[in-house]
Amino acid sequence: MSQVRVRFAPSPTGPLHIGGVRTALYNYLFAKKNNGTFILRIEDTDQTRFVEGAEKYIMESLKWCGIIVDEGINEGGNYGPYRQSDRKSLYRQYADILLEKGYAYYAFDTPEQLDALRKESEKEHKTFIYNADVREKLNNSISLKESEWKEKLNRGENYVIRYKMPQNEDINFEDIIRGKIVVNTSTLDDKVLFKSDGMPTYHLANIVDDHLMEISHVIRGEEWLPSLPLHIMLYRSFGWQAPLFAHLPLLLKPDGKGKLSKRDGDKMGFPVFPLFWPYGETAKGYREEGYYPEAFVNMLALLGWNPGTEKEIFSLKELIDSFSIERVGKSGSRFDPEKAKWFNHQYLENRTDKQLASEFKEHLNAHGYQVADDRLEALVGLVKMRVSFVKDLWDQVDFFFKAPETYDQEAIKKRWKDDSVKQLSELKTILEKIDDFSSSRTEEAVMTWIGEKGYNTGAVMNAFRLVIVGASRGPHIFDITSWIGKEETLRRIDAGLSSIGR
RNA sequence: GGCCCCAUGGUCAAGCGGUUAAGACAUCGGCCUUUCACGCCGGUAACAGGGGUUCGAAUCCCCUUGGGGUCACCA
Repeated sequence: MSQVRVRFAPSPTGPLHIGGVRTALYNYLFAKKNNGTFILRIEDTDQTRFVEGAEKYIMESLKWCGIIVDEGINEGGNYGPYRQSDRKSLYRQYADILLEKGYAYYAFDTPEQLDALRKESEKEHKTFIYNADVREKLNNSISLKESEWKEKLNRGENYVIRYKMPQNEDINFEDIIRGKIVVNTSTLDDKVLFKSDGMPTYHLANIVDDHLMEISHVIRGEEWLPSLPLHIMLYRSFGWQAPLFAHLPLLLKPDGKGKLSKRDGDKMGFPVFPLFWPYGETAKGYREEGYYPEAFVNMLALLGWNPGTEKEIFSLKELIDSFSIERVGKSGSRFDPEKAKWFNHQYLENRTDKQLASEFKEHLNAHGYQVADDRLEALVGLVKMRVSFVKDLWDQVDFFFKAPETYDQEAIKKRWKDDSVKQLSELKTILEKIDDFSSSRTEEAVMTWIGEKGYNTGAVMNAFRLVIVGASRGPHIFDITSWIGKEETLRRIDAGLSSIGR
């Protein structure tokens, strides 16, 4: 295979949706796997849809994911510029080539006229297509006399350049993921290639740019499949060798039908975007929700691609090593927010206590507490298997920092027995005698005492937990008492005794 | 509606002519235990339907059904 060059070509019309991120990811994985180049090209040929901040958002999103752009607006490269609006001057000449070769023509129909025709067809339950059947009846350089259309041109009348789709011709082409596809040109229309505002449409621009940038593989979403025949025809008309195509299956919404949209995220409470979108109608992002980029990328990679093994946890490096486009599935994948959480949990649990402690530190400070690093490390180690996100850690450790102010009524009802007061009072005297307050030593002493007295272990321990924690929750009780220390433990027993009493 | 794509449990999915049809998430039991979680063990649960091809089809072909995408001077 010659040099692999792939591009991710989003249009900056808003925040990048996770489906787009996945497309970028697959392009990136494919490029790196094949020692190729990953290019970021901004497709902003529609000036009316320009959205401030979108371009930057795209770049930040990729960066957050760990996807490194080889060639692009910021990175430079030998095939620039990498923003289509900066390439504006370059497209017209290619439209002219098609005009000269007779593969394209001028059309003067106004959008209003075309709209009217479409509506008319709709009434008759037919689809209006601008093709060989009707173009003779419309206003263009094919139907009009040469003097007429040249006159229009000279007068400066608005026009577009359309591709002259041949009649009744089978186009055979191949998609890496889907195999052979045949489409008859009669079902296709004369797409606009060049708009009256002097900008090319996507169709022209992407072919010209992919050719000029020597793109070897076009990996994009399935929604582009219907326009692939046109693109193939364009390559042929130019006499250029077309790149190889791979159309990725769509990401579907978790419930119901259709492709994933922003609405689903709002409705079901999960993000549809990698980062928080701060403009206009804001949107949640995975980063701000507390997802690790590694977990996010891992989850996304496995949505539509599978290595064929049982391995599920992949670093970006491992993804690159095992990725292959042939193993991308054909059918759409329904996105599952639960599994996304699970992935994050896996990554969180695999963090070292040291890493986790430093990540949690700011959250702890925000709650108004500070603690030595080694103590915090010990603490997160005790509870990390119980959460999926760093921000959820606080709810697991709050009672380590503050003694209970109230006691869970349910727990009292269930765990506070008639002899709890007596037993906890005794327990207190036992604990007072212990010098080494380590978890194991304390446990040993307490268990010995319970054994000697013949108490019910569960009864004692649950009541003990109730006064220490304030509820029936938390890790191993002696890990807690060891961490908060002897003094605090005794204080909490007293407080519980007098508060719950009886 | 035209055109195109797709079809294995609730979800992600393995399978690429011969399997007791994996595994993961979720769910439900059980074990562990001093609560909860983790962990471990186990259960429920799938080849959309119908025709072919074949000694033999989840796997190949056709039809039906279902789902999705796309039909702009948007990408």
